[in-house]
Amino acid sequence: MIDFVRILIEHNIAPSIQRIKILEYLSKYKTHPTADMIYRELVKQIPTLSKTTVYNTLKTFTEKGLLTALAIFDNEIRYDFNTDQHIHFKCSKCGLVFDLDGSHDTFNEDFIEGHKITEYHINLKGICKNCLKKESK
Amino acid sequence: MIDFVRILIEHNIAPSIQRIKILEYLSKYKTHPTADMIYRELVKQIPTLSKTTVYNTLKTFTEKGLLTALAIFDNEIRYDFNTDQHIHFKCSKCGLVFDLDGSHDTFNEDFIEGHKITEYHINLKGICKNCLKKESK
DNA sequence: TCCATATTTGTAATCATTACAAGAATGAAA
DNA sequence: TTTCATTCTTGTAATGATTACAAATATGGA
Repeated sequence: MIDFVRILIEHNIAPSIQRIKILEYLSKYKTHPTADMIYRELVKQIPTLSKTTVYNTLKTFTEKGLLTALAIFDNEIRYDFNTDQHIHFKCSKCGLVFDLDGSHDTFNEDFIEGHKITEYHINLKGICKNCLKKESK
Repeated sequence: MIDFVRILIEHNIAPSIQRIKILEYLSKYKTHPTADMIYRELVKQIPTLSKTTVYNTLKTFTEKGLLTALAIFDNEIRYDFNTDQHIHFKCSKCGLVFDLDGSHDTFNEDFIEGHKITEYHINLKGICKNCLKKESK
């Protein structure tokens, strides 16, 4: 049982039911959800939940380093609970985002060509295993 | 002098003034512009230009493989005239997108973990050379 | 020239996100 | 415990990018 309250406090975020539930959702379902996906799920548990709260919370979490905002494709922001560096793959058929293994030491540099690097993302696009299987039938 | 008409025809796209100008703009100013940036520039030359035309054209170009749509950050789509593989770096201060050298052979595979890969993007974020210089003053 | 087709245009709709202000909850001080 | 300031949450309205759609225009071939 993960202590979400503790995690919030350690990141200087005051715990609230909304924040705890959003954090719980993100750590449980690593589907790189959008704000809207999170809202649609959690409003079932918290009927008074506002979409603005979801957006505010995700912004706060990201600022405090609890989440990373991914800009993958298709003009939508998805959120990832911070863990190890990994690669994201989005299927252009079903829209699911997969994590792929693989470190990318190549870009483990603080400065490249004089620019200071704070984040690096590797995003692949293609057709996922499952959709390929369906196609071949 | 690049023959834009020829490029369009080779990609099965019927040439029109709008399409030629948009292609010319993209090949000339490699600033990874958004649709809106392209519109604001070209409407000076083609006063009747519609923003919808810009969107339609960019979509057509992308479908025909003439452009790549980049999903970098901040929920905006930017377009890149297809050239060699390169890395994109976006400055979080000034918002400019820079191309960085560097090939990434690691991901030159057609399949990874069973998924078919069609595109791969490496996006870095940070503070650019110029903004660093301004800060230190 | 005429016609079918493709392209462009402008407006309205959509979707994600943000701004804002009011209401509710919280926690510390008296 | 009450009070008060502060922080969170909520709902509505605004914004900004993009898309849908239908009418107007341009194009190339018969």
